[in-house]
Amino acid sequence: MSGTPRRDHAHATLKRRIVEAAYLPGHRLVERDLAEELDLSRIPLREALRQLAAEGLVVTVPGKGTIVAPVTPDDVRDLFDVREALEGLAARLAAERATDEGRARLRECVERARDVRGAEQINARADFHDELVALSGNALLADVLGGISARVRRLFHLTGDRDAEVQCAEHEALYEAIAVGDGVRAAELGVRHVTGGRAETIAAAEAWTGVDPEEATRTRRRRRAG
Amino acid sequence: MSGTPRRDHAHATLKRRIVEAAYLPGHRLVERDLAEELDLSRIPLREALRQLAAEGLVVTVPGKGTIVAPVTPDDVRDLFDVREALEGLAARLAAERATDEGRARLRECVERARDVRGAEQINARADFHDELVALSGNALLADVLGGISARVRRLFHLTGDRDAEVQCAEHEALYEAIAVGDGVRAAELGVRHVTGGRAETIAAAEAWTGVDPEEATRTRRRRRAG
DNA sequence: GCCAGAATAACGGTATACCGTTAACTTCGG
DNA sequence: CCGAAGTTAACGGTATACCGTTATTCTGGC
Repeated sequence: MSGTPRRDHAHATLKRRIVEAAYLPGHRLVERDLAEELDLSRIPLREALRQLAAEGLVVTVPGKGTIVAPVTPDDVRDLFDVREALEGLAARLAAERATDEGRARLRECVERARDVRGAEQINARADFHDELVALSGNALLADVLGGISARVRRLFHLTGDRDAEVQCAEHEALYEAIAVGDGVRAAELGVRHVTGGRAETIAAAEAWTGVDPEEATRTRRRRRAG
Repeated sequence: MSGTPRRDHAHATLKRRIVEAAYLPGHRLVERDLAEELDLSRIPLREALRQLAAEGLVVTVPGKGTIVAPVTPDDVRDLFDVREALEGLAARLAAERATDEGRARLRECVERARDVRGAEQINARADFHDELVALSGNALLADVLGGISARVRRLFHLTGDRDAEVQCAEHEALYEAIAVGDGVRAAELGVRHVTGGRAETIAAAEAWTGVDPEEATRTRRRRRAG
């Protein structure tokens, strides 16, 4: 055993490709092809696919196959509804339970995001969210929001992100509310921070053509060489 | 292929056993033993375990093994925090989006729960929640709450359920708020309905001895016959 | 040229078998 | 009798191989 199971490597690799939109919604995932490319057998690959399916990043039609999960405007609306509720909860709990060290770490995230640009800032902002959820001290919430944030990051890769300046300002306000322990205000700001990206992301989703999983997983024969 | 994959059967069977507390927290799940008992190979069984792990019902230590997920008092607190947020959201959305047929189905659930007793009532009450979430029209919410409600049902099997009369009354009030489309009140009642069971369930969880997954997945040798 | 039926490729589902690691049991020297 | 080294059972990780279903392509008759 080389430390981490090959299954975890496959899972991480495919997840990255899906989140970063290298694989678009509806993209067919053929087990034998992927196994060959990732240089492993189908067994660990299939286990990775099961995990991705549980995270909602792929859809498996029993006996047919697996595709990258399609995204409809309704899916996006649903995602924002749930995010609002959970980010609000996370912000409130963080305000109520944050320790001094936690507050310091969160402040660092705010400042780092302000100082950098581009992809680095996207990561810094993601760190802020991770830190905030960690501060909430709720492992289940961290888990659920982690899965959801993967979907959100995918959306942003598919549609483009919101104005960075605005988001940084919102993070700063959120930090302030948490720092002074104002749970109600933190929750409100957390909800609004989510709501901000809502309309434009749903609108962007209108453009995507729907994918029928049944149809997308049809057996297709490769064109013959000679 | 006999219609549904054997993996799904294994997943459903194990899930039932865990939720109904036939397998207690910390119970070791040995792949070869389960595969033999369920009369399938380890391949579909392992895939079922991956799904259960993603649902948080089992914990897998890489290279060591899998146990039924332990439950700490903090886990229970976390669960109720998240449930409050999501049941509140579900109730609000249901009130805002419910159709006449949906309202009718929900009312049926309320009445059926009032008319039956015992295990049948527990099922009827679960149906009410399922129907309510369905009414919310949010597939992601239904998915997340579905996973969470499995954990909650497990807790109730481990600790015992709350007073049935009270819960039916709360369901009825919730139904009324949804029927008249009062989202704010529905959300409030939904949250309170969750909060009701909170303290006593957390208290009950204090009794459970913690399980260290690392330690619980140690390779053990079976006692020899002769 | 067109359609029915046969041949076959594609691909998911699953059994079998082997490997490596870990820990329990055994054995042997002191 | 005890502790160290050797032996083997237990068990998760994974490769290989086969099966069955589905759909494409081929083929012969009209």
